[in-house]
Amino acid sequence: MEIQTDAMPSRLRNLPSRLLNLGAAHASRLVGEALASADARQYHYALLAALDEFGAASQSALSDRTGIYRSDLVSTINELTDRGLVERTPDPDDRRRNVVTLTPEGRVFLHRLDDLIARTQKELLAPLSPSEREDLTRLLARLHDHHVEERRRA
Amino acid sequence: MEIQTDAMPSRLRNLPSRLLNLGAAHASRLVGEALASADARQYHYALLAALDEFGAASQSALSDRTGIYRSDLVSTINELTDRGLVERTPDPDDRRRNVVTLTPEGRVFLHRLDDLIARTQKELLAPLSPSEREDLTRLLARLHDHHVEERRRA
DNA sequence: CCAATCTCAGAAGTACTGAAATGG
DNA sequence: CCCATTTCAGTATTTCTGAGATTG
Repeated sequence: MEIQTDAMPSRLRNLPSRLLNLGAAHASRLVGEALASADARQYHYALLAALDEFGAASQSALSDRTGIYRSDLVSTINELTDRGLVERTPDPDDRRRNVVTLTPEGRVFLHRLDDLIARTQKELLAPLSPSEREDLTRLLARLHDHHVEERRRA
Repeated sequence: MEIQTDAMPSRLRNLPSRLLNLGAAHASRLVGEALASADARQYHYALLAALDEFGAASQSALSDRTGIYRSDLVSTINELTDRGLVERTPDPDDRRRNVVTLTPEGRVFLHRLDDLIARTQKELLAPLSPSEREDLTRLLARLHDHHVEERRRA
């Protein structure tokens, strides 16, 4: 996926959509490698973070909160239960549902991942000055907020 | 892949890596849909643009210029030749190579794609003021340039 | 009878690897 | 004999679809 940058079509060079893709690819690689050093994936982090912040939840709710598809949540949760980081138990109030719970070990593991993630954000933004980092984050958040707002109205 | 934004882990909300991914996903979707309206993919555009700017080239050179893997270029070029947009002929100077050439129809088609792409960039950046658009583009380019520079030294 | 939840099997697109065939 | 180029077959990962089974 790496382009020989000194010989690429100039109409692509400063295309915002392309720059976004390059930045995202770089960021994903940094985050992915950091998490891999703890044998974790980004969806593991998203799931553990959702459980930590909102508490135990059904798989359906976890799908909404993490963006992980319902069908893919099954194996994600399997992997985390195998490592003792979450527990899946039937919901007594609605027996169609499972309740997924963060274990104490899962919470410790999550904090370790938080540290790894924080370090990658620093590394990612290292080339920018503090005010530029704020600018970039703010502009990206603005873009996304507008996009969400548009879709909410639709 | 869409997260219910009002109920997501707050530690993820303003994570630069996540904002980059969201922006890139949105941009890719816009560009992908625009190109799909002309029955084209992003790698078709990249290949046609590379041929337009640098002229006829071997598949190996095109792989370097577009980032498309050598093995995947085969089917990409097949699709474009089937539509009469490029031609693949053996290189008389080095018979291991093919020379891929943009046809007049391919050039016309490319200009149509250029228009579609230009419109998506406007749409993508619509929520920002002109100076903010410049800021964002410049910051993203700075990030990427530093990344390339780092890898060049390694 | 309809809707929601979980699960599984698998499709589709993308990124990538390895090796064979041809030629320099 | 070694290297470069094209091609093919196949792997790996992610995103997403559809349907079955269970329960409300």
